[in-house]
This record gives sequence, structure tokens and C-alpha cells, in this order.
Amino acid sequence: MKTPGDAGFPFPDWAYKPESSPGSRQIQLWHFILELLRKEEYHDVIAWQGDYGEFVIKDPDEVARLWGARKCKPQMNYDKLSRALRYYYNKRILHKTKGKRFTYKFNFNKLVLVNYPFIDMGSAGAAVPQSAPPVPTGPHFRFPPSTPSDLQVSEVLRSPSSEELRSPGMFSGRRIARGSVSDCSDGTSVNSEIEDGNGGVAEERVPERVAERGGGGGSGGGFRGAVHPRLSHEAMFRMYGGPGGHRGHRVSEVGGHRVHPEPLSPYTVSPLPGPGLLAPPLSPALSMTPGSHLAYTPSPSLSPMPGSIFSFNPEDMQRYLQAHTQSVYNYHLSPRAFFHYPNIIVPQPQRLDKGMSGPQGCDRGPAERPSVLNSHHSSLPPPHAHPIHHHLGEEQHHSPFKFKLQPPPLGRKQRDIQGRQASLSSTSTSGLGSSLSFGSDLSSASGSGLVSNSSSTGSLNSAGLPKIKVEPISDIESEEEVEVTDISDEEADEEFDVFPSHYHKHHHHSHHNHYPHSQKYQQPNGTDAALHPDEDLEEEVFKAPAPPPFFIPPTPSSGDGRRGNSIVKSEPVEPADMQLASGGLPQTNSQCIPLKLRFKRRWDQDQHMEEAEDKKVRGEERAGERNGMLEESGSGSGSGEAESPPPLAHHRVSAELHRATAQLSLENKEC
DNA sequence: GTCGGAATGA
DNA sequence: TCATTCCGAC
Repeated sequence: MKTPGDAGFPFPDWAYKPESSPGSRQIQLWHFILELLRKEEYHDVIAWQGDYGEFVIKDPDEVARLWGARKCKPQMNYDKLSRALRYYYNKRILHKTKGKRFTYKFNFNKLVLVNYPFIDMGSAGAAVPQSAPPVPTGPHFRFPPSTPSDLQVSEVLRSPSSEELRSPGMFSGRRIARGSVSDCSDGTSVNSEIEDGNGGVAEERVPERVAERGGGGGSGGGFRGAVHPRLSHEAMFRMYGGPGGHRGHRVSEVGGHRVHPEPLSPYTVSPLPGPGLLAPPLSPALSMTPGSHLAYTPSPSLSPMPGSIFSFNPEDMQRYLQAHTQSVYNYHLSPRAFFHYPNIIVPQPQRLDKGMSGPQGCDRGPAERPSVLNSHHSSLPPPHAHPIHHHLGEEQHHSPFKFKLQPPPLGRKQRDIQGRQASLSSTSTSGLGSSLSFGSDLSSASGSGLVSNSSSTGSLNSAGLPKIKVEPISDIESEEEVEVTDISDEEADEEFDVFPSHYHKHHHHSHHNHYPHSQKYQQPNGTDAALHPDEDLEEEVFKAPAPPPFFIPPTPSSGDGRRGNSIVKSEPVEPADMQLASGGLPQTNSQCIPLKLRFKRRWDQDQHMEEAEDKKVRGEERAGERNGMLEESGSGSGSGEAESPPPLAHHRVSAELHRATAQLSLENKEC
């Protein structure tokens, strides 16, 4: 096996270029690192190692010295340098390879995002720089399918609809031009590379690169963005169950390499050069799973790019949107992942019968609009919030994955209901939490669905109360362990669950500062709330929803805090889940409306009645108020009547709710 | 060795 | 913003 440490480590060529860090005048550390990595003369100082993007600093002091020299900071040392590197953790440009000292790993996808923000929808109208570097095929390069089941999943996930989404030929030419990008510099001078590029206009480079590629014969300088000689894209497809070359996708001949613009890749219609050209130079360890992300759809970033040459015609758009929707269904993504497009026809979900595809579900390249489907959507999808997901429990049961998509926190009303019931059963949440064990052994169990803790929650379950679930959070090391967990599109990538738990930990407290609206999930109506994708979807992957009401933070005893294996969440348990958990058979009677849905309907119904009645009542009260009759009834907060209904209404709501709850419970039993 | 907060600088 | 510097904690 050739290791990345060899001269030919195929880290994307563009990443070495200074212009890949727009906005930064000075060389950035990660660029510098890449520079060192690409130069053989420094391979005894720093070198690629292990996984794709992983490198080891063999001589920390020397690296620091070099860095200090570059930055004219003679005082530089590894301690300081490593601090700088650690800042990349948060930015997810880098992360630490735990357990291996001086070993870090680039997050390729993040680099793309960081350096090509124009990809974002937000930059609609922005021209796509011709110098846009090739990007890897997809966000999953870190998660090679290592088991047959993973391969299967990848295969299964290749949704037919995705293929229809292709826009053949749209970008092939340009992609070829860009994809064949090769380093213009000879790489002999560190400084020359760093400083010469900034002024370079993209368009000027293209011909040059093309020419170079044409003459160079492709293999070039080893890691000049060339296709790995032994791992062509085609080979990858064969290996990982990709298109397999029979779908009629184009095969381009560039610089002697047969490259396959990936027809189903999110990048296919992306302004970014497709993988074809920089054909993901694959390290043996490269976790590229074309199949997995092929299931996804073209980049949404395209559609709204007015100034771009890339555009969908209405049919394309429609198909794309449908496919997206399909994906949402197929992958149990939150309904909020649905686009808001009129006329979009939600296709009949095509159930995947071989397990869930959470990771793939959000299989989106970093090039794609992060605001549509980012990691937290895919990693925390609330399948239960949507009626079509009512049979999810069953699937979870068969899911081969360790990861389980999370239902959303309950809506306020349901929390109210549960809270009421909780208080009735006089079992406190903390009691629940403390009675749970957080052993990592539970992680594996979660693969089959809920981890029920019937001994401690039995009574609660029967009352429809939340069940505590232990969800494995892979630590970075477990990136490799949990192969198909690139939930984020990497960005979403990818990142939510695959990032080191310390990151989670860190952000548990910082979230509140950064995302004051983290309660956004807790809307009165979970389903409705989930239909507003524009609210909170943006790049930050860790913009995770606030912990659900019964969130139980990892206890220090479960680990050292930085490396906890799991977080514990509670989640609402639907009837099916409850039955599963209690050993009963899942109810498959399709005529049975999910309890939650019925709650919702009932609630809506009551709401309407309430509102109507309230109006009446308020009218009366107002009349009474004018007469000074209600002065003493304002024992409350003093909040205006507009905000809070009169106590009377509260009581009625409560009573109604109670009644409805009881009734629905009965109905459910009958089901 | 690693982490991340804090202050600070360019 | 992106480090740099310092430092306490693990």
C-alpha cells in the first residue's frame, strides 16, 4: 500500500495554492503545512500518513521553526504552532488524530467551504471563479465503506431519481479546463508559490494549466492533482458500487487520464469542477463512497445562481427538487429539509429496504448550499415529526448503522402533555438520567433502534413519556469506526456526529451564546416548525437544536469529558416505539393514525375552538374590565392579554388537553 | 501531549 | 481574521 506519505500523496493541488484562501493576505498555517507536506525535502519533518488528509509532524520543533521563519516569528515553537492548529479544529479545517501524537488530519471538505464561499447560495450572482479548484468527489471521503454492508447501503442508496437529475454536458468543458488544473509553479520555492498567486486571475490560469496538463501527460509531479494511477474514478466506482460506468456518463480524456465526471455527484452540476478532473486522488484509505453520495442530488447551490452560467431549466429544477424531497423521505431527514417551492410534487417515498441512510441522506458536497441541509438536519432529523415517518421505528430496528436519526424535541404542547404526565407519575427527569448507565456498550445497541431502559422508564413509557436513548457520538477516531456517518455533508457536513465529542462538549455551553434561538425546535407544532428551512439553516454544523427538555448531559463519569462516547438524549416515544421497546409488535395498521398526528389534529381542532371561544370570552372580559370587575384576577405576570390568555382559558386548555390525551390514548390502544 | 480560554497584535 | 503568546488543566 502506498501511503500518503509517499511523494505521490494526492492532496488536491488547489489546496496548496494561496488563492485557495481568498481573503487572507498572509499565508495561513494550513497552507504552510500543505506546502511542507508536498515537498519531499520536508518529509522527514512532516509527512502524510494514514488516512486521507492525515499527516504527522515528525519534527515538531523543525516545523515550528520553519513556520516561525516564514512568519518572521523566531519565537515560534510547537506549542504555539499547535495552538494555531487547534484553532482549526473549530473551523474544522483540521482535526486531531487522537492517540497519534503530532498527527492531524485535514478536513478537506471544510477547506472547500472555507475557500469557496461563493458556492453558497447566499452569494447568488457571484461569478464562479474559473480558478475554482477541483474538489473531491464528495463529502464522504473520510468514510470508506469498509464492510460489505456498507457497500450494500451505498448501492442501495443510488436513487434512480438522482440519475434523472443529471444535466449532461453542462459543465464538462469547463470542468475539464479547471479539473486539469495543475500547479503552475514548480514548487521549488515556497515563497514563490505563496506570493505569486494572489493576483492571479483565474481565467489566466486555465489555459496555462490546460496546456501543462496536455503536455505533461498527466502523471505530473505526483501530487499535482493527478488521478491516482492506481485508483481511477472508474476503479473507485467498481470498488464502491458506484455508477459502474454503465450509465452513459461521460468519460473525459484529460491529460491521459480517463476521468469520469460523476453523473450523480452533487458536483455534477456544481459550479465547482467535478471530481472528474481532480479525480479524487485517492489514498488507499480514502473514504470515498461515490455510491453513498451519488444517491444525492445535484447541488442546490446551482439553481439560485442567477449570474452563473449554470442553471436549471424548469424541468431540471423540478426534478431536482423532487429528488431532494425524495431524499428527505428516503433518508428520514427532517421535513424542514424540504424546499419551499411551489409546485414541487412530493414523490412517493421510495423506501430503502436495506437500512437507513442517515449519512447519505445529507450527502451533500460542501459545494452545496449548506443552508438547506446541513449536518444538523441530517443528524438530527425529526422523523417522528412527520407522518410519513411513522414506521421509522421498524426500520431502525433493522438498521445496520450505529447512528440513529433523532426525532425533534417535542413541541411545546406535547411537552406540556408529557410534563403533566411526568408529574403525575412523579418521576423526575433527573431521576431517569441518574438511573441510566452510559456505558459505551449501549452504543452498539442503538444501532437497532432505541435503547430502551425499561427498568427505569417502564412506567413512563407506558404513559407515553420520553425514553432515554443513548446515542453514540463518534469521536474522531470513530470516524473510521463508523464508516457511513458522514452525516453532514460534511459540512453538515459531515460533521455533526463525526466530530470529536470534545467539540460537542465545547459547544454545549457555547451554543447558548452563539445561537440564542436554539430553542427553535421547540415549537408548538413540531411539524410546522420543521417546514421552515430558512430559519436556521446555515453553515454552522453545530448549530444543533437545544437539548430536548429531557436532555441529560454526559456525565463526567462517562468519560474524561473530552472523549465521551455518547450523549444521552431522551426522545419522545411514539406508540410504535413504545411497543417495540416493551416487546410488543409494532402496529402496522395503516388506518391507525400515529398518536402524535392525532394529537396534533386534536390540538389544532381544540385550538380553533379555543380561539373562537377566547374571542368571545375576551370580549366579555373586556367589557367586564371596563367595568373594573377583573382587577384582582390579574395575579399573573402582568403580561398583556395579547401574550397570555386569561387563566380561564388556560384551565380550559389544560382540561381539554387532558381529556384529549386520555381519549387519544384509548384510541391508540384500540388501534 | 493536548486542549482551549484569554489577551493581544497585525 | 488569524494567528501569537501565555497559561492552567487534563
